[in-house]
Amino acid sequence: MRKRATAKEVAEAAGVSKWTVIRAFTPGASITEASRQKVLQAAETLNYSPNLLARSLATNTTHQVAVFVDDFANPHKLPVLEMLTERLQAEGLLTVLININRHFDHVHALINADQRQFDAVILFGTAFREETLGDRRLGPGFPPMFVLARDSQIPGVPAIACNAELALSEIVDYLFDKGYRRPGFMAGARTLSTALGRRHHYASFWRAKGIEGVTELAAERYSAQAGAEAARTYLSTTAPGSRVDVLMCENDILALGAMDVARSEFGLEVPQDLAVVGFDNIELGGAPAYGLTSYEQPAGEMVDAIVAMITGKRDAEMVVMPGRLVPRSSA
Amino acid sequence: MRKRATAKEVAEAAGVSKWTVIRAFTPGASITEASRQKVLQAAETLNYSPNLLARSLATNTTHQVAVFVDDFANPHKLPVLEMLTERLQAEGLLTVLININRHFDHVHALINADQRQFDAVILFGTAFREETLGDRRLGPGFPPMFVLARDSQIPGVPAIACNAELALSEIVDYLFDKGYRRPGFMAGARTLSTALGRRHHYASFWRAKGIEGVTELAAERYSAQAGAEAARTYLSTTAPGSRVDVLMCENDILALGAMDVARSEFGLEVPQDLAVVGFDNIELGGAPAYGLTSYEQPAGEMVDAIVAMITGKRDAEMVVMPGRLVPRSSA
DNA sequence: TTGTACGCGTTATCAT
DNA sequence: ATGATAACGCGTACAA
Repeated sequence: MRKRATAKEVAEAAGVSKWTVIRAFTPGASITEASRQKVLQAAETLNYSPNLLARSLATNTTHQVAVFVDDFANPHKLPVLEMLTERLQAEGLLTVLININRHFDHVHALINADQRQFDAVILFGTAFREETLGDRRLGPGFPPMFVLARDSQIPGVPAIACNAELALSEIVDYLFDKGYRRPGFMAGARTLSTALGRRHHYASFWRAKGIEGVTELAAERYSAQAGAEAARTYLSTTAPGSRVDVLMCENDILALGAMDVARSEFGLEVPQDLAVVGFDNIELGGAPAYGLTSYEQPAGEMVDAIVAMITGKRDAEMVVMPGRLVPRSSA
Repeated sequence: MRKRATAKEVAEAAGVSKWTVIRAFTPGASITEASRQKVLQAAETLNYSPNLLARSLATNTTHQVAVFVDDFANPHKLPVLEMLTERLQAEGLLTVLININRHFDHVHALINADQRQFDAVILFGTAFREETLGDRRLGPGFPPMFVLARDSQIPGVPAIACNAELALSEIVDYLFDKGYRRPGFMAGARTLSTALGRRHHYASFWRAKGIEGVTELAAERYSAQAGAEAARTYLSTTAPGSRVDVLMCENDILALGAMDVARSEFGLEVPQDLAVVGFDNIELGGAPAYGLTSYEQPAGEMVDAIVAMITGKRDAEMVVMPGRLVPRSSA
């Protein structure tokens, strides 16, 4: 394994000082075209390219952004990760994907992010508790943090998310107009106050329509299986006559699981016997096999916004964006 | 933004030299418990932790692994990424997720990976052409590379994959026993010779059963939509009597798209009118709405193997592992 | 066990 | 325009 060539070696080969070599690789540096060519020539033969690690140490900027994820069961994460990595890379930033779990929690990850001098940290839908910031090991001077695709009231940590109030308003309007009157809501495992937004808005908009009492189903996790189990439990303990007529799920993956159970295990027709609504508008929800009515977050704009904030082209502050109701056959 | 404390500052606060501070943070270094405690105390109050960037520069090891991905349409990527990040993190390694696309190709990404001194590069199912390694900017001394979840005959780049020959043998045996005799194969966009393995084995095992000629459908990409289009084109240009009776798709996501079209647009019953088989065994394929017969790769073992190779606990060499046929209702 | 000199490869700043 | 000095923060090798 041959070592990488250094600026010093290129300098010797080109017969100049190593600082001239640096200048040849610095856009807009003052250097004569002659020595510039000499350097590039030497660099070419020596196969030299600047060591980004050393550059980072000297400039205090790594051009690396950490993205925290704690929920890999939701297929919706993938297209967003695709956009995120693409736009970040377009800005010269690389994405460090960090799996937040029992063995590697937020505090652990944040300390690591700080030690590695990441330029920013994105909390991509993770269950982040504000108290975490109180950890005494986490001081100021940490990489700027952003919350993506989830509400957050954490001071100093701006959230870039879909407007939940508007979304639920549109959804409830749509369902009410369709004639549904006995609403149910399936929540995932999240217990954070900031994460209860969808449920809260859902209930309050129904209330505004004169309908009190949203039946709640609780899923253990955010996965199709968890959604299936929650639906199974509910349907098997509730007589057909007293069931909800529309079930809104906190996200699509829960909705698909619920829909499967309703149809295949209880022989229910969707939406006649039970209507189902999801959130995220994942690709498979739109397949004919499901035809899931859902709500699409403006992922592209959200990603653009967060990247603009990271690169300093936009003020870092909370922003909520309108999404889009995607009506299909399930409700 | 307060600056991070350095070892030097901690040294002054603790009344020792900075090298003693280093030792206090170096497992197994020779240092008295007394000064060790003094240092840790001072570090605690100053909120010091070693700068991993500087450490990397000095040790020539970043504890970062690049993972190249060029296909974000396949939901199968997500659970594997979850395992990969988890196991890597357990070994103290972080994952840099790199999106390979038109604007950021393999050569670009490899040069970057080298400049950043990544400890290893994982080609996670990307369409990597051997010629790429011929690029003169890519010399020896590059980070070790591995191919995950795809065959590869590239010298010096070991592949960790599911045994395609065994897999297709099991699949064809199963289909033949079920009575299917007119096999079709839907391939994705891949044109690499190394990627034609599944198709090749599929055809040759059918031939071994005395069945010549596998009908080929070509999808433009690897997505449900592409699978749907390919199926639509085929079904609308082929009379019912001369159609294949079983369609094997290169992966599940293509299969789901094809199945949707067959059922909803052509009114076909699966598997009576057309049987469908996929590959990867993604979660939604197992849902009652599809019941997709598929083949599961031993993702956990594959990830374990590649991580062991990266950490040097195992020789870096090609390894193929047996997977598992998952028979369901679609074939 | 502890302290010293030096190197890692780059950038910033000043002097020529 | 070019060269030189210092600094980034830590690790290794060696001496004390």
